[in-house]
Amino acid sequence: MSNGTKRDAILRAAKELLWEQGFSAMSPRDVMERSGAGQGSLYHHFSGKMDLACAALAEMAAEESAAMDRIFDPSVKPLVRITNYLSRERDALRGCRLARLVNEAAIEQRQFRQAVADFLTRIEDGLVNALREAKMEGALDPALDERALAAMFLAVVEGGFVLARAHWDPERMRRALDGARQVLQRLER
Amino acid sequence: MSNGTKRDAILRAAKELLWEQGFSAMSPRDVMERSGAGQGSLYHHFSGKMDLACAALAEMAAEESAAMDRIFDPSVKPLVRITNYLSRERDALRGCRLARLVNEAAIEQRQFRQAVADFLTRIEDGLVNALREAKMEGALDPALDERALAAMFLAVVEGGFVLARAHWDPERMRRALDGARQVLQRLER
DNA sequence: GTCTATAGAACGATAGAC
DNA sequence: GTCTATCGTTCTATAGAC
Repeated sequence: MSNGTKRDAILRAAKELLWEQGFSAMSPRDVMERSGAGQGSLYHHFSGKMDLACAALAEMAAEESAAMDRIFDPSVKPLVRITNYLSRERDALRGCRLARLVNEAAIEQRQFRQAVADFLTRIEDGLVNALREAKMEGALDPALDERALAAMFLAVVEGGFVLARAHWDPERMRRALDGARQVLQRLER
Repeated sequence: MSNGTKRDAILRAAKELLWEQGFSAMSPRDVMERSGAGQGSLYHHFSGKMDLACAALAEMAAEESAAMDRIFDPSVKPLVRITNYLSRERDALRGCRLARLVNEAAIEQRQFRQAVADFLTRIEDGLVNALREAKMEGALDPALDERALAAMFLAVVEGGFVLARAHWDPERMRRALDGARQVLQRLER
């Protein structure tokens, strides 16, 4: 588990390519060219394409999860956290760095989807906690199901990426998020 | 533009494979094997893989749009249409038949995304109309932005597919839809 | 319109020198 | 730990017979 420079370069390239092209479209050759590493380095550090992708995904999830933890900072008022999550700056056309991979055939393998699922769970937890706190503060009707609402807000964001890419227009995502923000405002009391 | 039986078989196979595997993972060989057609038939009827996929996508969009038109039947009460859309039976793990393709590199080409975008627009229109009618009937606050709300409901469904596949658990989609139904109930008056 | 044969490139992975 | 050379397979597409 040494930290050779080639290994890092390979991982960096793989992370970029997974976001840009997805898993099945990313070839080990692409990774080699972008990283400047040879065939030997790649297969020395990783057992194959799948192993490399899983390592890259784990790093991506760690990076994105850290960003989410900043958004769901408990010192921020709970419903403001949710607004901040919905309003986070995003490059809608690039798609969600992790969830963009859910339609790959590889997602059926647990090791491949692990990082994606963990990342989404982190967000969902942040949303659930915020909704619960809002209830306790009396800002939200206690009869609301915070688990369902959290899943809904997360789905709006992930679905927003889908709409933007389908129309190749970032405005489509913004519109869906507008809807979610309006809903949040109505639920608040 | 004759309707040879081979052409139909090729299209049928392509529609299945696009749903099961996506575009880049679907090879002309796969289509030939599943349809029982030879190389010659495929390239006689279609100029290549992209042309075949676009024809298949157009048929898929037409089929799914017809199903949407039944759900958004104007004789049904407007907000019930939306509930019916949210509650439609879906195989969450298979993903959205059309929108599952948005993360393919090919989506950047207009001809490829056309059918996907048209299908989503049809749904969004159905939602917008239902929300407008609900406003006119006094069932919904006129201050609400029906375009934003429609985009949100559509995004919840498409995002629900993403969550289900990421966790490989259909329950994840159901939960997001539960949230949307709760929200709809609260907005109603 | 449909078939088989084949092309040339890219695929993921391995071998073995250094 | 890194390199180059190479393997066998599959890819998308074309050629040409029938």
